[in-house]
Amino acid sequence: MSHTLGIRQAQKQKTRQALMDSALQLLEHQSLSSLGLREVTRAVGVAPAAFYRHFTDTADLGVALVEQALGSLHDTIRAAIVTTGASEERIHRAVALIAAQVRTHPAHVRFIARERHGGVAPVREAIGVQLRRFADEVAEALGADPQSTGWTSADLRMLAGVYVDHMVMTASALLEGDESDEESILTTARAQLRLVTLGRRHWLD
Amino acid sequence: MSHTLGIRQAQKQKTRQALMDSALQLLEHQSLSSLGLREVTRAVGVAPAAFYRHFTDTADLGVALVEQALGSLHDTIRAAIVTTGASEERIHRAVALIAAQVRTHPAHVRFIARERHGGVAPVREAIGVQLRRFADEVAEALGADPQSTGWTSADLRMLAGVYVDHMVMTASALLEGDESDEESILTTARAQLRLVTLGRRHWLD
DNA sequence: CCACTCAGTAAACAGCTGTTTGCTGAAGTT
DNA sequence: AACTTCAGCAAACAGCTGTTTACTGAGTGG
Repeated sequence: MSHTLGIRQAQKQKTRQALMDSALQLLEHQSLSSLGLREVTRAVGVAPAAFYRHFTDTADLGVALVEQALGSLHDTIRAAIVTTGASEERIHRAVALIAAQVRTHPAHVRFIARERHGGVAPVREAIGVQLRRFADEVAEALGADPQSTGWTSADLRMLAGVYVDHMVMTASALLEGDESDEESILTTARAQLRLVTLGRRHWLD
Repeated sequence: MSHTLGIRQAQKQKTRQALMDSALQLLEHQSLSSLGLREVTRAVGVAPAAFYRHFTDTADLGVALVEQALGSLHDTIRAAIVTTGASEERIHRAVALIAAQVRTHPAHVRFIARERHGGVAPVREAIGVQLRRFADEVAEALGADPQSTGWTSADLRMLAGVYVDHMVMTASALLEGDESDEESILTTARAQLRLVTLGRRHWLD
């Protein structure tokens, strides 16, 4: 199925990835709307004109970064959804997954949190589309749970939105605080999930 | 107490406010980290060097904008807190207040949502401080409610965090969608608040 | 009235920006 | 072996950036 691509295309993809990696690094201390094309090529070590062989814009680069960053998040979310057991266990596991994602891909997480409401419209929209897709997946998984009998699909979607937003907020809070804050942030996140779980349990009263 | 300030200081404050207003307008389509000092002075119609009479940096301008934007929000929040009545009424009033704030000060709201996780550290921190202050106020008000007897102050703070985050997210969602989405966004926001209210009611079980 | 303060000015500085151009040479094709 | 493709290059373009300088002239207070 996967045809080994030629030396040429392989090199091109390597450069493309290098551009994206350098951009992600530069975005740790600024936002996409101020990221210069020359700045990126300089960091990679290629000529400015080479940029145009891969992207039309820094906004275009940003959209590509969204796919990459949310691709890795997607696996995490799928894992969090499949999880089974008592709600307290599930909460612990979900929060641990978030913490792990922040630890292993901090730049990706920062990028998403920052550009979600950022100044570059196409990137903002790309993130919005993907997060909505995540929420839909979560809603579907929630619907499969026996605890959700009697729920309307709109209410399931509403609940899923709470979970997704909470995930992003918690991840962002972990990035903002230093390591000494981690424990209390995670404790708060778990308490908030517990609160939502309680609300969920009594939704149909 | 309030000495009428001279013509001179009045003019200075007027220019300063003009700089802030123009900046806020320019920030509708970009983020602070890409906002140029010349860009702002050009929009106001003053010389670039005049900028330094008021701010050292665009970051400095940003911090000033935080105070202004969250000042107006502060009144809204105070109003939302004081509200009384059945929880369903309170939810409707709180959501209506958010919608009103977004309608009357869209640029301020957008600025806060955008720069909350933005690329300019001092501004990010200023927003963080103010939102934490809001959350503390909310927590205090919640503590005064008879429904909160038996709650630890940490749990009250946790709940207040949910409310504040939810407010910002809802406001941002209203900005992102067009007017035709408003009704469904508000409906979802109310449902989410209902969910939290239920969780709150059963917290001590 | 006169000395002083100081918000805003105009001009110049080096250094940066995105984009276009024609080129080079390795990789791919026949 | 001859021919085509095309990723990356060096150079040049106009236009922008933040910052400093010495200045002007209206507002202020004794």
